Amino acid sequence: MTNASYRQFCPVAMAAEILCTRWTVVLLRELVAGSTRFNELRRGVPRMSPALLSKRLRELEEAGIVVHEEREGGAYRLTAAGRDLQPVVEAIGLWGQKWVEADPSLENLDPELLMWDMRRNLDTDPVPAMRTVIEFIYPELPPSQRNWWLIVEPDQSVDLCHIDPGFDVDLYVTVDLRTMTEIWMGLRTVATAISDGALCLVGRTELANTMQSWLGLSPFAQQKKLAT
Amino acid sequence: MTNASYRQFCPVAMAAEILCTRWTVVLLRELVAGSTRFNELRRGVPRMSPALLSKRLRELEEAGIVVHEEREGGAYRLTAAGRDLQPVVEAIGLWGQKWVEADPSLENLDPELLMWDMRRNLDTDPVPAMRTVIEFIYPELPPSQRNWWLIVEPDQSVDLCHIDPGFDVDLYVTVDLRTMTEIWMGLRTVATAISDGALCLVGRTELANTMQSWLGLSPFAQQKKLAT
DNA sequence: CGGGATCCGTAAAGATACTG
DNA sequence: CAGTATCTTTACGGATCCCG
Repeated sequence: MTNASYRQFCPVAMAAEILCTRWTVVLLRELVAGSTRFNELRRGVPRMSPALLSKRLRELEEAGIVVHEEREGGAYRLTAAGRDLQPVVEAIGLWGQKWVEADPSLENLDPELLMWDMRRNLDTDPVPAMRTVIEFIYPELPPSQRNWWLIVEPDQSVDLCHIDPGFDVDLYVTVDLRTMTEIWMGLRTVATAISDGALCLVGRTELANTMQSWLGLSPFAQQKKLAT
Repeated sequence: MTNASYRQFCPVAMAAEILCTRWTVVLLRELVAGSTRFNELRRGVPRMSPALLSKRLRELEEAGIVVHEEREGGAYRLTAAGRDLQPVVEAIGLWGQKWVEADPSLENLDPELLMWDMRRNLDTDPVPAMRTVIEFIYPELPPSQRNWWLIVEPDQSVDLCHIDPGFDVDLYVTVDLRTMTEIWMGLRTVATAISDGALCLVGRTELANTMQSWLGLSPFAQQKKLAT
């Protein structure tokens, strides 16, 4: 953004100068969702160049939105002002879910981004209190992106692997990436995908039957699409 | 912004692609506030080039946020999707009021922008039901920007002139532009500005005494500043 | 592997001027 | 009033490389 800025005293313009530069809001979504490390943030915005990510983080620090800790491996943490951006990110996401046509963006699928988001939002409450392994298989993808394992540990922490961790698998989920993304976004349900033959579950019955509940959806999945 | 876009299926990214390009949110503030004509919008974003304004309006039309009416002199009107951006603009403005340091932006004052906003938000309820003329005088400004008249008509409509309309003046407000802008933004009150000697009211007593109430402030003036 | 910096070609924005 | 046209400046994207 030009440093010359909007030169307006209105609070909307003052905030937009900081927030409405390229990639900034998407980056803030990652920070609000809890990512703190440089490479963790990179996973959330894989198409952003590291140079620009570094620059944006410095700008956010200068604006008082994040602090870059010297210790602890250089984590980027939101300040109070940064945490207070959650309603802004939510309002933007809610509007997007409501009004932006999904089809074009569903041509930009990314299994890593999707699995990462699923890992982050997975609800461990309906999952048994023992190690539970769920393997996702996207048959149409190249081998390097085809298989993903979500592992719920007894302590309720969730891990994501894309190489076989070697554990017994409790549930196999075979699905195409677009269908799984649509379910994640709330545009489709597990049940309808199964009855359409787009999703196939093999493994422990109680896990399969409760998938819609433990599968944490996008934070915006509740909002119905209104765009024509 | 680049047509290549963020390439993410997340609603935040989908919305940010449309909303978070340079000037777009500031322009949306004007549209949400009710401006519809090209040159009316220009007054609200005076530092935006007409070429870019035209381009952004086309983009907003393509995104389904405004419609450009062929009749009625080419007004730009918000669609349902556009009106639904009000919470987004409000969230951004609220955050800006709360967390962005005001001082730097108070070096970019603009009397026309301020008077235009005051005209738009003036509360006619406390004003007598007869034509009322209030003259603002900014002594430090060059003659072409020094004098402004707000005229409340008996039908409660409000006009703004910057050439003398010739009516009798009911209240003279002599003030420096920074003080008046601070009052408008809620950073100061009429009473404290008067006692500081920064604001001088001459004219009908009841109008002077009720200035804080009929002077519609910025929609964000209620929110206290928290930035350190 | 985390955390960047550098260089260069392209794409967007700013500043003016001008027109139907 | 409602925009275009043109030229210059700035920002961004992508690749590569560096360092602890």
